[in-house]
Amino acid sequence: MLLAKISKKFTVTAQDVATKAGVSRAAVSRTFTNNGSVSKATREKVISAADALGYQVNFLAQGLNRKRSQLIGVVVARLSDPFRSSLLEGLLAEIQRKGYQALVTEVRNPDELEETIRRFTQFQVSGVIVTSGQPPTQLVKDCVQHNIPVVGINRHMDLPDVDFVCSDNETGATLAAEQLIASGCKKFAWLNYAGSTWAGVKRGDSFHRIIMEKYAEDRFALLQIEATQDGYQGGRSAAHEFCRSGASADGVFCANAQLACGFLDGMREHGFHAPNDFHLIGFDDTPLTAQYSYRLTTVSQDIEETAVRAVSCLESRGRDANITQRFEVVPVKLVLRHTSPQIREPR
Amino acid sequence: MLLAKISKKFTVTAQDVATKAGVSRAAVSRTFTNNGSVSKATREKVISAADALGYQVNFLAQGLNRKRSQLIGVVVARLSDPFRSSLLEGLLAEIQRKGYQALVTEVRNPDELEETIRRFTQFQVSGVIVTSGQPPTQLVKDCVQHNIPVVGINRHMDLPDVDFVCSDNETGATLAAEQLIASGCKKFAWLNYAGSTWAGVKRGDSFHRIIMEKYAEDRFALLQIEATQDGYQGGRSAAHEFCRSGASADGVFCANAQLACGFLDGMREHGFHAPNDFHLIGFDDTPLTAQYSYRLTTVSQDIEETAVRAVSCLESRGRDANITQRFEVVPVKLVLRHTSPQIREPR
DNA sequence: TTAAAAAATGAACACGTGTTCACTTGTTTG
DNA sequence: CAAACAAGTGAACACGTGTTCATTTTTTAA
Repeated sequence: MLLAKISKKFTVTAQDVATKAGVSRAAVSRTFTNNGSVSKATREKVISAADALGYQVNFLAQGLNRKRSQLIGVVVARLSDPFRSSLLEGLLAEIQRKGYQALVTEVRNPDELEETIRRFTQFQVSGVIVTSGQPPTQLVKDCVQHNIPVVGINRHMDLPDVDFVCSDNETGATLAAEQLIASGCKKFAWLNYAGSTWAGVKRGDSFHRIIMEKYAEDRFALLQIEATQDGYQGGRSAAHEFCRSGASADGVFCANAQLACGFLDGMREHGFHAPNDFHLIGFDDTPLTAQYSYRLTTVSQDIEETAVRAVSCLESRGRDANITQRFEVVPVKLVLRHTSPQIREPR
Repeated sequence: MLLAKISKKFTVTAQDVATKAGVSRAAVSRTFTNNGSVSKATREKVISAADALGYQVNFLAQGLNRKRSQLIGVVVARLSDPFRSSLLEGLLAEIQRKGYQALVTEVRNPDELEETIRRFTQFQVSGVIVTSGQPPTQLVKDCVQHNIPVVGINRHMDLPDVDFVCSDNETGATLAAEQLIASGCKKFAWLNYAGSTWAGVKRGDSFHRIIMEKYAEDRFALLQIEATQDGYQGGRSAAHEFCRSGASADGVFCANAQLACGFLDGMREHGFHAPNDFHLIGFDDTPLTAQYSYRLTTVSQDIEETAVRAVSCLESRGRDANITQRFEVVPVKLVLRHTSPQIREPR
């Protein structure tokens, strides 16, 4: 009878630990949250009792009480894009390192995002990281109202109280432009997906500005190529279209690495190779870009640093919801590879 | 004063809805869980009141009460590998489709896995999906003891009560072998990472068996190449080593797509190209393999089906923990591309 | 040694939900 | 029409934790 009762108990609760240690349940709670004050003696009794019983605190109950779980909601999209998955990898690492757990949701079309964030609030998450999707203004407002910090990555959302971390698109584009100019390119092209992200547009604007500063006299120095689709296939089709149109360029800058690799392959199909026939620079330093078949010169984003700052934003706003909006710009660097190689010393 | 009290309430609870609708709180609970019996009239009153107040159930409280949250823990590793991230993408889609939420953890070294699964149990997850990492026997036992279903993907764990979903490695390897044989290859090679996964070993064994059945007389028909590292770079280095050794092969099968792409590039660096100089088949149909620079013939795993079955395993075992162990084998198919093209009609 | 201050402790409440168990109301059957 | 029955309802308990608030014990100061 007694045995049955014991074996029926799956979960060992704080009360069990308290009874075994001969103290009150409050003492157990205090020991593990190191919040209140506990004498060294009782702390040790509690810990050894907890070890013996294999006690582990119930996060659901804890979250219910604190009105805040140690979950962080992460919104991602299109994980098949290597940069996205690398970013997620970095975020996961940082989230775990800080003792949180990641609640990951992939959102395919924007209207799913509403439901998604709603579910995040239902789990009382400590924060939300949005890496994609159009800013769902109303829902983000809900989060703010619920005191749930929100941070956007590589994506500006025009809301106060929402922090924002992005790579230094301006400098990245500038580095690319200067590299192409210094390599002796004369006719430039900017390739982007028509329905591009905010970050992509920023990169294009900066590239445009730099080129125009140097080549103000030549109205045809810069060509805009619009891909009808994002990703590798979008870049490849754009190259086909480009060749078919009879246009030419010797210095090409792409909004992201997938587009760039696709463009490179598309040009190859027409017999044009980098760096002999043109120079090419991408954005996002994914594993793919380093592979022998591409060896793409590219602007490298510092994913690790981005993740660190994003989580840091959530934490600081979690402590004080009224701090001023943060706008973090993460440095980038240019990685020189085969498609736009190191410039030789002037003779 | 009253105003202050109202604005202080962030969360709207079931009690608020009940008061507004003029019913008891139990009625509210019953309406949303459609568990007990509620009259049509009160149900409507409750729903309209809930809508007006913007009520949403607190998952933490719900989980605490039910002793089970609608979370599913997912263990992943090395998301930078395109196949891994594609798999995660598929899992996320299915998990969300079924109304769960994914608690994702990336584990880098095996001993982290213990801590990870412990945290899963602390969140009272409805199930755990393990896509990587060595089987943490003790912890999985803990899950079983806590009535938490566990399923492994492409990874056998030698435990009763743990279900298991994997692609049909045998058929995949057979298809590859038959394709190479039918293409007229005579000297075969099998490339795998030395510390390969269980699935990789299975593929190699089957490939070996098929080749040996056909070429029993020739002891040198099959060559084993061991990569000292997994992934693209592993494959590339293996190709360099292979060329340097002076060995030769005209039909190569690789344990995964990353190895295959690396091997392909490595061979290119030495002037050998597929399909002219040798035929090459990989495993895992990642986006990368379809790209123009590789166009790799490969055994394609059905990620969607894998995800569906994995979640299905969790659900059925969640209903009845004592069902017999499931061992699901998901069909694969051979996708013919450039590195081992379609065989021409015999003349 | 005594008074005052500090630290430790346990009882009790709160968090928001699901569900049992009596109880009331409405419906069918003999 | 009465009796048997089904369906709907609300009070109360349980889930496992954090934290306040008196109360007791220990330490420090005089």
